[in-house]
Amino acid sequence: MSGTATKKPAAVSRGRGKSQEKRQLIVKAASELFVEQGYSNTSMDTIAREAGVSKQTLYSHFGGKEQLFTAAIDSKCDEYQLDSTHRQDIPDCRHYLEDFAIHFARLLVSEEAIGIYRVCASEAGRSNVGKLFWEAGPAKIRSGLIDYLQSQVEAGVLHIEDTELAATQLTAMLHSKYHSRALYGVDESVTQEDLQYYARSCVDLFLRGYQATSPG
Amino acid sequence: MSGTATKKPAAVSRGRGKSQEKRQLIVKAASELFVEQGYSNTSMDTIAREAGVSKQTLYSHFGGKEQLFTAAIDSKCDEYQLDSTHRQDIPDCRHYLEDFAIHFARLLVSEEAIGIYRVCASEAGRSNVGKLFWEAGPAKIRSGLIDYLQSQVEAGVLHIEDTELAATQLTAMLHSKYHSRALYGVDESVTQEDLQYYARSCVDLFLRGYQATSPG
DNA sequence: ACCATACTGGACTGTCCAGTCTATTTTTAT
DNA sequence: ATAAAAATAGACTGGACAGTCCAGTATGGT
Repeated sequence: MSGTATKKPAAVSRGRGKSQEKRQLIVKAASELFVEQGYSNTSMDTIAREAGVSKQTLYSHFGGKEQLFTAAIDSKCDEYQLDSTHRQDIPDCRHYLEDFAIHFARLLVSEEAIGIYRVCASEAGRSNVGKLFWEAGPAKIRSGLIDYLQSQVEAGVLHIEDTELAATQLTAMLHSKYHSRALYGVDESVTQEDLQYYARSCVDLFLRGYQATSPG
Repeated sequence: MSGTATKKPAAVSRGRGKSQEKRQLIVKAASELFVEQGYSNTSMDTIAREAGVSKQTLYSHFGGKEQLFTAAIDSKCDEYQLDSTHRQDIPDCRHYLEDFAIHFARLLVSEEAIGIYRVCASEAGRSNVGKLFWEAGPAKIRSGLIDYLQSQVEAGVLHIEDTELAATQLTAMLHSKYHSRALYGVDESVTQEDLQYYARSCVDLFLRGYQATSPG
């Protein structure tokens, strides 16, 4: 029942195979703890206890704390991914962008995203998690947006010389104000209405700058 | 010779007064180390050694690690402050904003700012440094910009309903892309030209959205 | 049945570090 | 000068933690 994923019978494979179930328990506990408390403040003992697993198992599955950390962030990035899908079936450009903007902004202010962001920021200087996170999360969303903008340019709806730059501008606007404020611990209360209003304003500014002048 | 600053002869005052010189040495060493290596990775011993001062002196001047940390970030905020001055003598709105944008963007990508940002981000959940930093740095710059925008609205140059929101949009655009990339450790190489080009593009988008339609 | 491997629990090592204690030195008022 | 007060240097304490070791147990392949 439990053994969902299979093992890799590489060479001789005797004895038990490492339990993927345990592995997942570890990664789950680790990612939660790392994201909540940061790298330094999370001990291997705590992770083991929380995962309901012995410490040795941690070291057997992952080499050490750093590798476990990488695996944990990696898994968080996978989750992140799932949320980044947004519909292709909105014909109107403004509506599409507003939908994108609201979802993106909402994602950014979530406790979880802020936690991931924080831990990545604090470790970015000492490991490659920052890059890892960037490429697994923000970069994908960004490139999706670039593709969309490009299609709208070709359809004559938008007039943008540099779609990469434009995508940067839009996503950057959505990052702040909520993101940095939540990051700094200022102004905790962000209502859904605030967020929507701000997101729409950004799309509005964006379109005032980049919408092709209608042939009227 | 050395005793530059004076003491505070509060009540009876005999014996030595606490050396302000030492205090500054400590704060300087501490803030550099904290910003470079983060809170957890910086030990009191290291700070003492780097400051050329005994550990006990640290504890005499500041109560403990947390208080020293607060003082250190505080001092960094003071430095930050100095750079945020920008000229009042630029009459043209576009030029003023471009000047502001370029300086602000340049500040954000500096090693130092990134370091401060990182350490604040990682500690924001556990102390009030985040708020401290926000209020001493970004908030001041932001409110200066709001004032300027307001004055331009009143002069009929700009047409903005919500200047706070507009200020957020502009500063947010300038935050990224370089800021988050540098934060994540991606794309280290940012030339001055890139930066200027991006900053100008943001001002351009901003003005396309908010410049009052010229009465021509 | 047999063996290889995984897991458990806990003890243990070495290191690092925040904070304290103490003996000493420096400063200042008398 | 002299003594009180304050500051200093560095050894010391107690605790936390990454990583290891080990003896015993569980589980799967052959």
